[in-house]
Amino acid sequence: MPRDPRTALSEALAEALAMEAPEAGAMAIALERPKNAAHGDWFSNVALQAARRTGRNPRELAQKLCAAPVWHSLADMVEPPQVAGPGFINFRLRAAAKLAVIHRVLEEGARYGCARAERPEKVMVEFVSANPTGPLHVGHGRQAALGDSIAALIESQGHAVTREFYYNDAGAQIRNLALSVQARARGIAPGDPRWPADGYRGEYILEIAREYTASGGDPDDLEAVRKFAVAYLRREQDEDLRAFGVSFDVYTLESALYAEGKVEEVVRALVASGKTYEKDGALWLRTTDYGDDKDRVMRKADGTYTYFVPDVAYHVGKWRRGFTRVVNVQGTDHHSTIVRVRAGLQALAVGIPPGWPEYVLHSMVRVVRGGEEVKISKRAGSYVTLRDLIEWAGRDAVRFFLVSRRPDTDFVFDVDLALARTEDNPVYYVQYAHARVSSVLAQWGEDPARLARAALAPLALEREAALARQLAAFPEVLAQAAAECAPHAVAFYLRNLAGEFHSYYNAERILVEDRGLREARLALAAAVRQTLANGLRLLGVSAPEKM
RNA sequence: GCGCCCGUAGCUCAGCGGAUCAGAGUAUUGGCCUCCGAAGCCAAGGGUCGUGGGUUCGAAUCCCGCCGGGCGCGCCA
Repeated sequence: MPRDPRTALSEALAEALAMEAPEAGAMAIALERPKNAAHGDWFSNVALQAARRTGRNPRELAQKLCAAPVWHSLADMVEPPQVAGPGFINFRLRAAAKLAVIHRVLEEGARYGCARAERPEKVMVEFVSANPTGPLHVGHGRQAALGDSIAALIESQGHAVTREFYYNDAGAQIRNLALSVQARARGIAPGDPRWPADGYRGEYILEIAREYTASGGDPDDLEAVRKFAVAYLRREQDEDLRAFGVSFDVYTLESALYAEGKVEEVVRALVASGKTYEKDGALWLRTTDYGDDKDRVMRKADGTYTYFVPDVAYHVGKWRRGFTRVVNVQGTDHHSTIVRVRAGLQALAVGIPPGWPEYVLHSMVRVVRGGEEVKISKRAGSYVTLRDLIEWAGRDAVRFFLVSRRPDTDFVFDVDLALARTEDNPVYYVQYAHARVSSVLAQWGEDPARLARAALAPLALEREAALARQLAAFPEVLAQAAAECAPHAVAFYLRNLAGEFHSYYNAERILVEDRGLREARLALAAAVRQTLANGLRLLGVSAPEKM
């Protein structure tokens, strides 16, 4: 396998710098890909940075760096570096070095883009974590799409990832659910004076009640009603998630934390830490010592704990299970819990780093239908469910769409657009490129495996070099997206790659007469297809051969 | 009022460890199928990057103020 150009250039630059400007000391060598292909394949601003440190003229220093002897040994990979603008150094790879990525993609196949971590970590991504009090809504869908893709991205970098779902099966909300189902089972409807205060009004409550009585359940047995309702809704949620292509490795129940004494254990440890105090009959934690704007109650006057206590217990458990990196995907409406949970973990002083766990907060999804916003209200029972969305627009479109924007930006999901104009969704654009290549390969009819050894020299077009450049960027895109928990970067990359391919496909014929050129172009197309498929897989989107 | 997040083309959004960062899609307008899939391609118009300062040789990007929007501010979860 040929040497990775980025590493080679970076090392050579460091060597040149040590020789020409030793007074600059050790510094990070930034190598970036210019957006404008006229500026070559890579550029670096080290000369500008080193000049700033040393007070030298940036352009002159850049020229000295370019004249260093180290470039001779890289002459078969890269053309002599050029100085541009105020002191940028531009690199242009030799054609063969640029095209070599095609062989790499075809050899690595489904693994292309993935990395082997130098220090593999045990990582947990916790997401969805919806309490079983109703069907999953659009916001849960965003979280499911984000969490699953983030997990896949981190896996792609060689880490062991656990997808985890945490839910409360015993709190006040669950009691409310049980009371609501019980009321329905007794024939009491919302509006009736006997209807429980704050009861869940959705139609699904009636359905659960019907099934409960149909199965011979006793409406007076509230505990049995609770169990039935929780099991019913959990089953429904799992069904929706399966239809969405999302599955979990571990489910953790809040009730288990109490049952196993983990909550009590954490409370005792926090009291022992000296970070708590009693006031007004309640037990408080000094979260202000960790940046909170006021201290928080741990144990209420009635003796029960506030929600963040089991949350801290849960996270201590995550740490003890050996997860050195934990990513929690949650809605922005939960952002105040971050400081509280971290404060609790720090107070315990068990060696957990201050920034652990990480949080990816996504803003709420606003659903617009008929030009009007559909209010999401669980109690009123009027909201768009994830199931609705999948039925309307299809799993691929919904997953791609929900993951194609930065998590923290507001999201307007126009139901009419998803319903009537699904072809506007960029997922089809990407899938279409995949299907096109598949179709060409099918017409060619020979064994695609031999393309991995095809001679690439016939690829002399600027467009072909540009495509190779895009392919070569894929591993970097994945590495960065994994580090930043930013699946949207993958969606944008795929859009661009598909666009570049469509453009090429329209301008040039792949199945040309000349055998050498034909096979070189097929190899390029096959490498594009492989990369598209790899990217789509990370987003949980299918890569169809026909559409 | 306080805290966190967000203001980039008509619309939906990338870019935000400063430079080679004024971009994509969509919409509008005009072209391209006797030829590997037109769910595609090519071209045009469209933005003082909310606003005012500051740092810098250089700011959409970093800092401060202001304006506008979202979320949170329970002994709820």
